[in-house]
Amino acid sequence: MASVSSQPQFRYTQPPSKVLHLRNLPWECTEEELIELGKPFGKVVNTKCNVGANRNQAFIEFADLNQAIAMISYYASSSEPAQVRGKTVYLQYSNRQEIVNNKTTADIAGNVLLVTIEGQDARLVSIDVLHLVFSAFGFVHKITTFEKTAGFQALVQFSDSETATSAKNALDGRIIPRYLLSDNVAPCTLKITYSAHTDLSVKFQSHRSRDYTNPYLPVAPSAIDGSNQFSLGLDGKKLEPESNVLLASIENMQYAVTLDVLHMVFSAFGPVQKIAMFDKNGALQALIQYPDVQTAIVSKEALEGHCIYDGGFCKLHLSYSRHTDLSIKLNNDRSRDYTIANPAMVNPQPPALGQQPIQTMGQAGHQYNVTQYAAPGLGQPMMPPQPSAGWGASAIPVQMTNHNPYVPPASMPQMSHGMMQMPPGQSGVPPPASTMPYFRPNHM
DNA sequence: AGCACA
Repeated sequence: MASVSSQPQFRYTQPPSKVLHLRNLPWECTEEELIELGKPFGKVVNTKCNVGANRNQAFIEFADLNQAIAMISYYASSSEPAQVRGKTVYLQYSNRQEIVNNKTTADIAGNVLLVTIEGQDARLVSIDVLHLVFSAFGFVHKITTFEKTAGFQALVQFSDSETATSAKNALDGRIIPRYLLSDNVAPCTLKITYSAHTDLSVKFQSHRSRDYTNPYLPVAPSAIDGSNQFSLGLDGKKLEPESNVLLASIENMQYAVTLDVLHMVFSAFGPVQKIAMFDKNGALQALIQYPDVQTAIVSKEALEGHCIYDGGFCKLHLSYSRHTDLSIKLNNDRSRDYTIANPAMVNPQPPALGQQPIQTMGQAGHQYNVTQYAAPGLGQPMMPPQPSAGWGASAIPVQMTNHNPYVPPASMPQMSHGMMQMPPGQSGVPPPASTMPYFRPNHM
């Protein structure tokens, strides 16, 4: 008895249904607005908004077929089209007889986001990159990643639904900033809905799940023993055991890279305990020690392949050292132990706590909302004109380029934020960092 | 401006 379903999908006269299909809706049309629209004609028993690839379609389901007919008939002969927020809405009978599954996910705000990473190389996006991206909006408690038919997905847990909502609003439909990914990785778009989860269960720290509230959670055996997907998941990464100590090699060192510059750059991801610099085959290398492996992982993921100065200068290459605790004999301009009190130490402030720089990114996220998110109507998300304009600003110190490499080391740490917001200056000697504005203007 | 999700 299936004659109705053989109707062509697009035609002017769908067979009547108590479900109406609406299109050309304004962005982020709410359920309330749909109810308002349908109320004059009958009882709206269900709605579904944000439907379709552009999320500008919706369904309204009436209690009675005659009510749906009344609405269609009215607007068929009305000189005034149906409108939501002044925008003309086109409606017709749906080819479905009822709205299924409204109000499960997608509409109910929660503290956990379901993130689908779209793009050819979505699977190359590491959990650490996701962590950085979402940390711009608040403390990320946990992340799990998994493969579904929908593709590569992640659940990202925040403290509360407000934080999750701010992240969702700012990031949904946007691409992961290119500077967070390797150069050869194709753009990855984030599609975000609310998850019904409230608290994710993370048993181990691994390549596919992290619990940032518990850094002492055991690391999954699969993430340690070499044959793991940790490396496989990140194509092109070497198999090397993770360590709390990073080995940094600096390529194309046109500017001086001082101990303090390194300290500032690496402190963005957590407290730096020790740094030792040395020459190897004429190139500068440094060992940077964090208190834990997780911090080193995040730092490495974020900094690998990036340049301390704009223009490709002082490119960082990071690997995990076999060291776990550096032996610093004395504090000088090449090596330092930041864990011991030393009046001669340059750094006037103790290193920031692990989450601190990331949490300051809330303001960057907000800024992002205002400026970058202003034109959601464009199907294609826009890249931030400069990485430092986006949420990652504070977390990606290497993007904060062109500070004067010869600035006295003692003045470096306390102005780190200013530096990180500086516009690029590819030519000539950049002005002293201390004159730089706190926020760089967003342009483009 | 043309039909979702599990």
